[in-house]
Amino acid sequence: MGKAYNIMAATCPSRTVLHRIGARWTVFVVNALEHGPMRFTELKAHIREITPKALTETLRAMQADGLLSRTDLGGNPPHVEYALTDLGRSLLVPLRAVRQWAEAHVPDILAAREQASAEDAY
Amino acid sequence: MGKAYNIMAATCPSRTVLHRIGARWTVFVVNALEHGPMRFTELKAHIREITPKALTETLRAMQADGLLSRTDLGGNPPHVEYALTDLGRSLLVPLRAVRQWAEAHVPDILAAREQASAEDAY
DNA sequence: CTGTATCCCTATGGATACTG
DNA sequence: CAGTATCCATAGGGATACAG
Repeated sequence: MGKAYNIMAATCPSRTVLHRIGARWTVFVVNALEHGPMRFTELKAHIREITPKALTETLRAMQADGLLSRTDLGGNPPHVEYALTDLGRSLLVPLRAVRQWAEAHVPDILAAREQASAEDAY
Repeated sequence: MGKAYNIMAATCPSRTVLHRIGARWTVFVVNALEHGPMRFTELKAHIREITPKALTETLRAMQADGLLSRTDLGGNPPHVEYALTDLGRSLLVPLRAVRQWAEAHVPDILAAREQASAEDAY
């Protein structure tokens, strides 16, 4: 028995999974929920610059993929909590690494970009 | 001295880095180059379903970010090789983990999606 | 072989306002 | 508080054909 799924196969469903992981805001939501559940407004404040529309769409998609749970605690005003499922927490491991890589290598990337645009000038 | 860069800060340049990492085809190119340099056509064959246009744009962007090198070996027909730089190889670590997560959890995600769409039916 | 050049299209996301 | 509802703009990417 070899590998069941392979990213490099054109029609492999792992591609749709990868596409969801790579979606603009998924990595933000996953990292934001690292330390426990959050409410809609908390997430919005934590992930700055995200619009309610984008946040809603990201949350719905992640919920459909079983990455997070939505708990409506009722009351008025409403109280809804979002939390990572076990599956979502397992995704936290690689995505935290991605986040850390991005934060760690900002200077390298910026330097490379600057040099690339400088070379364009000639 | 605290963390220099933080994904969650609205204007942090790490966001542009993350955006590049999350770009549609970056993860494919990085993983494809894991075991050494490849030529344009090799990459295109390896990453199935990618158009030459998308591949070119991805390669140029990664090159500008210092993630890969492009070596023109001349000749006719032309011979160009793409390889990960040291920086690109460091990105390989987290992105290989992402790839493996995606391939490993296809059944979980597909099951969750099926259940979600089944619930919608009511 | 290694790309460019077009054309087109739709999905993503921003801005804004509003509702239960 | 937790979203919906619109409208809109743009960039990314697909299809196809062609060039050095």
